[in-house]
Parts: sequence; structure tokens; C-alpha cells
Amino acid sequence: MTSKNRPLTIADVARHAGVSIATVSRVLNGTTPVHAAKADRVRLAMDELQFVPRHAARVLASRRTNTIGLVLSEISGAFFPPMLKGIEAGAHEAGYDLLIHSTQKEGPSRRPLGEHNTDGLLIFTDSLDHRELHRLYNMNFPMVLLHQTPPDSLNIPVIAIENKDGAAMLVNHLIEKHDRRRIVFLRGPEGHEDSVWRERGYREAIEAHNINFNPHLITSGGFDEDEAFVAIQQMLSDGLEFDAIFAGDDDSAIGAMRALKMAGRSIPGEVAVVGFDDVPFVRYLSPALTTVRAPIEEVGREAVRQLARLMNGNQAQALTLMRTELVIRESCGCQLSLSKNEEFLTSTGGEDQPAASFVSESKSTA
Amino acid sequence: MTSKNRPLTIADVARHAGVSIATVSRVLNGTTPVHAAKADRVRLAMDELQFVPRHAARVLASRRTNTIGLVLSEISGAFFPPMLKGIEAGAHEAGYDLLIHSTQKEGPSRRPLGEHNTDGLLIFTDSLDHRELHRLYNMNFPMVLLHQTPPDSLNIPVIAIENKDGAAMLVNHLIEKHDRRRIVFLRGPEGHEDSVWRERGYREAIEAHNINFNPHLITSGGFDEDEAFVAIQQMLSDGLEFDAIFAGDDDSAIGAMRALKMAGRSIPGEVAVVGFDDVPFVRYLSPALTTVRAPIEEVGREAVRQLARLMNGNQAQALTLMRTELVIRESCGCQLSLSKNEEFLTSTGGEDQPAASFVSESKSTA
DNA sequence: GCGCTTTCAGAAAGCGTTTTCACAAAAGTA
DNA sequence: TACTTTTGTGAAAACGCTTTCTGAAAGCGC
Repeated sequence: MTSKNRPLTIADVARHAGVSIATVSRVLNGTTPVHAAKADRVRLAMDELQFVPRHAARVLASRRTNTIGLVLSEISGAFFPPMLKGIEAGAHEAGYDLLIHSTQKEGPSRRPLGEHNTDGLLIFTDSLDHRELHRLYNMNFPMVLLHQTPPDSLNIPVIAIENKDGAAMLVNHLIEKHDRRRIVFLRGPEGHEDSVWRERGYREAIEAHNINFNPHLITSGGFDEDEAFVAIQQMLSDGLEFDAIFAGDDDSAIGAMRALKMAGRSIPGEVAVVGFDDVPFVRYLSPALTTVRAPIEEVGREAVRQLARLMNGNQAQALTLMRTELVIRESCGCQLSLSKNEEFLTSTGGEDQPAASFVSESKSTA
Repeated sequence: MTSKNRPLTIADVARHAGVSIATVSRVLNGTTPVHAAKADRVRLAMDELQFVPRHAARVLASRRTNTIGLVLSEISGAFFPPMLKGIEAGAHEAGYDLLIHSTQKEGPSRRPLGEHNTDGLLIFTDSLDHRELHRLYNMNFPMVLLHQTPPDSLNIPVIAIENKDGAAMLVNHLIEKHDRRRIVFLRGPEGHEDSVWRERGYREAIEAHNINFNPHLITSGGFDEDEAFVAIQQMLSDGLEFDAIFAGDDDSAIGAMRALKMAGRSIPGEVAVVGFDDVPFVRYLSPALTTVRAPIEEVGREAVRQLARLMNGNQAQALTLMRTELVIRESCGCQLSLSKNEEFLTSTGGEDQPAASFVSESKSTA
């Protein structure tokens, strides 16, 4: 056990290497050229002493935290791990630490993430504090929103997925390949933006095929298995006629399938069912669920990239939409060669533009 | 837009309230009594100025970061979100920020989490750096290990789940309720601690029922669907006789079921299959999977609690094992009343001791 | 060799808090 | 009333870095 009493400072390193503390700082940060020989002495001294600079002191002096904050409301769901993974990887690449802050049940005196402990914020929550958001916005603090357009038409960059395209692909498939024309749509929770865009895709696809939009075919499934179960039971007992269900998300697709099975309707024979998200297990449902997949990990990575641009004083893209791809299985009516449980993937575009992004949806939904 | 040029400091607050900066600091921290009237003036001033103290300065001066670090190797898996959720909640409760650091592919010059930017560390990784661990251990830095016993018999607290008990419950059930006696066990990856304990539970249950342990019935499923699929196919083609499979985890259970189905063996008629973990979707398999569930969120919460004890200078529990519970479904041979997809839950103990923990396994596995 | 620009290095001034120290005022005690 | 404690407060010294500012040494053209 060596003498581990007082923690080391750059002064110790400086003394050990026979230079001034300024020089130590310079080799630490590479801000100003230092004679090679001297620099080596300093590095050697740091190694020998096992010196680690004190983070807080650097932050205080340099006024940069080298940390990005992630504000989120709920840690759950199948999409969460890949997203966090992407964010962590992105932060890693860009050389930032990642501070996580959940706003679920805001405690009494929790100091929020902000300009005092981060250099920029990734915001992924539905219940954001507008006052705080405006404050940060006004001080020009770097922020990027995930899956949500900014309120009050603030000019904050957004990363989201091609919900509308994905939904349209799904509905087009039902209409064109399986000749379904009475397609139910199960909405998500009130105010859920993904849901709004999916519904828009649904309607555009319907209308593009000259099918009359029937408002009775739309109800809420709450992006929730049980709620969707009840909703479909209700529709069935109301005697509503339909030959397909676009369930809004995979969870509600499961609920819908349960209700259909219980009522003795065959899937996809009488009613085709499709979902959205492609959470890992829907391939095991019988019939295996046709759905849409989004590059969630890439969303996280891209969000950090945009944020990094902002933090470096550059402009970021106002809206980045990540491509979604159709995942055809059986619940839509397709027959899969069951030899090896293969999947047919149809993508919006080519595979060669990994982080390609394009603005296609208007930006006002708020 | 108010004058947002120079950021505010406590000096501004002090001036505004007509007190010294020391007094402002005191009402900010509540360290020393301050006259009520004066304190109110200070608080008012802070409100009016919208003052937020600079984190780095406090850290530097107080030598406490108010942050805990989470070191992990892989952000994925069904158990990850609940675990992180528990950790976040625990950190929240204890008033700490949460810094996340993934070690998957260690970049060139990534400064690690340590004493300079956190007050304590939660470590959840299989590839930990022993040198660094020893360094922190020697300087008495607060650390808690998740799902892994410390190397070199260092005295670092561990939070894990009752793997052995859970496995034994499962195997006991297969033997006692379904009269299975030739039970296959699918190991996890080499060196996976959870797997080691589950195997131990398996063996103890076997031996407690006077069944001869047959090493041929044990092979590796890698905690992976495809690997398990291949392993079971191999066993079948080898002509090995068995009437049940304890799959080590749910993923490998899926692979095992696929192999059995492909070979035309009925589940659970000819071969019962059970898993471990109860990831969300195994209830939808047919037959629905019997498995074991662990209170993963509670593991995260408890880990933070133990860490908080350490950070406050108290002693923490060397080993905390969280209870697991049997989740009986159909793949073991039980008949479920299918009316509402109910589950029968059997717990190791009562429900009344939420964070109860007890040391029962010896602590040497390393 | 002589001025000129570069390069490199040290002294010292912050960065914005907490905390020690000292002390005045208020409150007990006799 | 005089004499000790307590309580509340401010001045000023850390905390451990980065970053000017300044000057010495080194390189360059002629």
C-alpha cells in the first residue's frame, strides 16, 4: 500500500517532471506545442504518479463539461436499449460522457440537467418543461429532440423515424397484395406524435387507392395490448365489418390478435393484422407478425452527431427522418417459405446510405 | 430577452440580497443556521435572478460530485431496461446524478469513470479492468458489483439474484409435479456466473431426488437461441434420451423448442421445456414457457442503496441475493385455465420484505 | 552577426463555489 | 451587572485546473 494520503495535482506532476504547471496542462490538453523531450518527461511523470486530473477543476477552469445529458421520461420498451446503445456509442465517438436524467416522477428538489452540468442535451420525453426549454433555447444552449417536434415552433433540431412512410408501406401492402379495403387503424395514446404520423400515412395510402375514409374504422388501441384487445372486442360486438387491422404498434397488434382469436376469426384469412416497431418477439407469434422496423440505434447515434454539431458552433439539420423498412411475415396473408424462418425485407431506399436523412414531412404538428 | 451576458454567480445573489457570499452558500446548502429573514431574502434573490449554482465549482470546492457512475459492457437484452430503471430510480431517491459509461469497444483515449467524476461506481460488466479495480479498491473508493463476484477475493459488495434457488425450484417442479428424471441442462457462455449458479441449482435438485447425475445431459446453449437450437438437434441425432430441458435462459429455451418441434417431439408431452428470466414475450410462445422471474428493477435499486451506504461511510452488505420466483405456464406440462391467460406465481418467500436479502451461497467463484 | 518573427515556457490571474477562521451580537448564567 | 456561552455572519483562503500575459530562447533572412 503506497502513500495514498493527499490526492495528486498537476503541481506534483510539474515538480516531478521539473516543469511548470502550465506546461503540464499543455501536454494534458495539447493546446500549445511543447518541446518533445519535455512533453515526454511530463507524460512519464504522470504515468509514474498514476495521475488523473480532477474533472471538476478542468470544467470550472475551461467552462466545458465534456458531458452530454439525456433527458427521458420512461426507461422501458423494446426500443429503449438500442436507442441508448446508439446514444452511448455516439457520445463515445464524440468523446463525451453521458449523464442520464429521468423525469418520470420528479422528486422534490432534483436539480435538472442544464447548462451547469452538460454541454448539450438530448431530449426524449413527452412531458417537457416548456419554461425550462425556453430558457435554454434563449441562451442558445445546444439541444436535440428525439421523436418529438419542438413546441411553440422553436427551432430545435429533431430526429425521428419515417412513421408516415412506414405506415403507408404497410397499408399499401395490405391493399395491393392482399386486396384488403376495410382496414382498421388503432391509434396510440392521445398526443403521441408517432401515432399521428402513422395515422397520416394510413389515410394517405387509403386515399391513394380511392378507398373512402371511414372514421368508424379508427379507434384507440393506446399502443397497449389490453386496450387494443378491448377495442377490437368492441368493434366485433358492434358488428363492424373489416378485413384488416393496422395496429399502430406491435403491442396493440398482439391485443388485436388475441381478440380476433377469441372471437374465432382466422388470421390472416378473415382479418389480416399488421403492427409497427418490430419488437424482437413478434416473429414468434402465430401467425408471425408483419410489421415495420426502424433503425433505432442509428437514431440515437445520429442524434448525438447533430448535437455535436451544435456544440461545436455549427448548424444542425432541423429535421432528420430515419428510414423505416417493411418486415413481411405471415399475419398480413403472405406465405413464408418456412424452411428457415426467413424474412423478406423491403426498405424505403437502398442500403448504402447509412445515416441518410431527408426532410419530407412538414414540420408543424406541435 | 433580458440581459443574458455573463452568467450569474453567488456574488450577484449576495449583492442582490445584501449579504455575503458565505451566507448565500449557507442557505443554498443548509449547512449552518441563517437568520430566517435573511435566508428568505437570499432565496428571493435567487428566485428573481433565476440563479443556478455552477455544478463544477461546487464539486471542486466540496470535493463531492453528487454523481454515481454506471459501468457496463453491453446495452441490450430484455433485462437491461428494468435494471437501468431501478438504478435511475435509486439514484434519484438518493439525490445522485447518473453517469453512464459503456466499455464495449474501448476507444483510444476514453477517460474512465472513477474518483474524479463520481462518488461511487456501479459495475456491471464481465470484462472489468483488474488493475483499475485494484487501484480504486485500494483507495477505498465506493463500488458495488452487479451480477458478478469480485475477483481476487476483494471485499466488494455484490448484488445478484437467487440463481441457484430459482434453478432448483424449476427442476424440483419438473421432477415432483411432472415426474421427469432425464433433464437436460443448457449452460450459458463460458465463465458466465449466472450460468454456474443455475447449474449448481440443477445439480442439487437432481441429487436431492436421488437421480444420478448424467454429464451427457449437460451441454452448452450459450444463452443463445441458435446455439441452443443446434445443441438440441445434436442431442437428438445422438439418440440421447431425455424427457425435459432446463434451458438456462429463455433465449436458449426458444431455440430448444424450435429444435424439438422440427424433430416432431411434442412439448411438453414428450419433452418439457423450461427457461430462466421470464423475458416479456415467452408467455406468447406455444406452449407458453414456464420459467423463473427475477426482480431486476429491484436489483438496480438495491445496488444504489448499498452504494449509498458505502458513500456515506457505512458498511454495505457483502452479498445481496434477490429472490426469484417460479412462473408456471404450460411448457412444463401444467394445464393453465386459459380463461384469462393467468399465471400462477410461486415465490421463494413472502411478498412483505421488498428488499430482503440474505447470504446463502458461499462467496467464492471468481 | 543583427533585428525580426516564431516557438516554447513560467508566473499569475482567474473559474465559482465551500469552508475555515475570527469575531460581533445575542442569550444565558451567576 | 459582569462574564461566559451560543449563534449568526463576513473576509479570505482553499479547491485544482486553464489560460492569458509576458518574456526568453531559437530560427530566419540578409
